[in-house]
Amino acid sequence: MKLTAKTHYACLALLELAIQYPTGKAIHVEEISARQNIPLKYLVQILNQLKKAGLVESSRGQKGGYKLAKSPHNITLGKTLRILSGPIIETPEKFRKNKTVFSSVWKEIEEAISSIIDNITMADLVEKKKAQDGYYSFQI
Amino acid sequence: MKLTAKTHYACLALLELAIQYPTGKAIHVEEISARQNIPLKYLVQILNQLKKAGLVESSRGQKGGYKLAKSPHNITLGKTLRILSGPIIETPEKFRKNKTVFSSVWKEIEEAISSIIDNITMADLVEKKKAQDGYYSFQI
DNA sequence: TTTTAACATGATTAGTTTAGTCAAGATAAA
DNA sequence: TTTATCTTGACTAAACTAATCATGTTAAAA
Repeated sequence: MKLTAKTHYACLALLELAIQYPTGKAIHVEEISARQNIPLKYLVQILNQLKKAGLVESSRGQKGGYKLAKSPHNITLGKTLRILSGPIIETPEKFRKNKTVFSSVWKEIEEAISSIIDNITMADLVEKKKAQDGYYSFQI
Repeated sequence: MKLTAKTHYACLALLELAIQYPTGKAIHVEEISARQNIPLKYLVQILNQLKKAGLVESSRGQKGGYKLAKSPHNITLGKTLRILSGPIIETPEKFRKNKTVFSSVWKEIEEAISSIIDNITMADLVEKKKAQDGYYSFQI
């Protein structure tokens, strides 16, 4: 699993869309780009990839933009990372066939990572972000 | 954590050296290269890296070669992987400073991986390999 | 119906990393 | 002194990353 700039951009963009989700409104690429400091044209590429994978949907023309294709509760971090980075653990072609003593270790690692990222939804991350940014749902 | 060809080569080479360890003898690069199908010159580079990190030691001239610098029981897979691939989880410079909601997730993943690879020694892997290859320490 | 504010898509590119190779040298045993 | 080994630094091709560029298509609004 590679945590590249692209991966981060995708997660941050989805987070913006997840925050917006309850309003039902679409957001412009430009707005996401500005808010999260993501190169505009690169973000377009990334959103397209997420769209093809069925995580976001878009509309064109004036009043166009992007929104999540489904509830943040139904979008896991695992799904997102796999779309952007492919398989969690990637071994070079050469080592994929012949099983070595390491194969089972890589598998164990893959399962450990999966059990973490498949149990975190965008909704969880929105909650976390709100807490970090200082929104409180109740006063002490 | 990247599982590159280099990573695999290093692990396979260490495994060869670990198997040899009880005899106290050094092995030639060429032998490791032939047995594990590792490009000779590339293997030299890798062994040098492992040597600098204190995992293997070498001697030159006739009867020269490589051997483990310490017992296979004291060489973990974690140590090896960190020498070859650096930190387990690597985020691009850009995202390292500002902590996002993802930071704690990456950290959790890193800890999960560490707890696996830091608890597997080369000795464990030698045992595993012997079992796979069909050596049995007792008959049924 | 024309304008315009959006998204769509394929090609291109600079920089970095990966996976090696090449060449000339240093050491130690026979 | 020969020879089998390791040592070291420079070099290179291919792939990947992180973008940019150019040219479209769409749909709402004027």
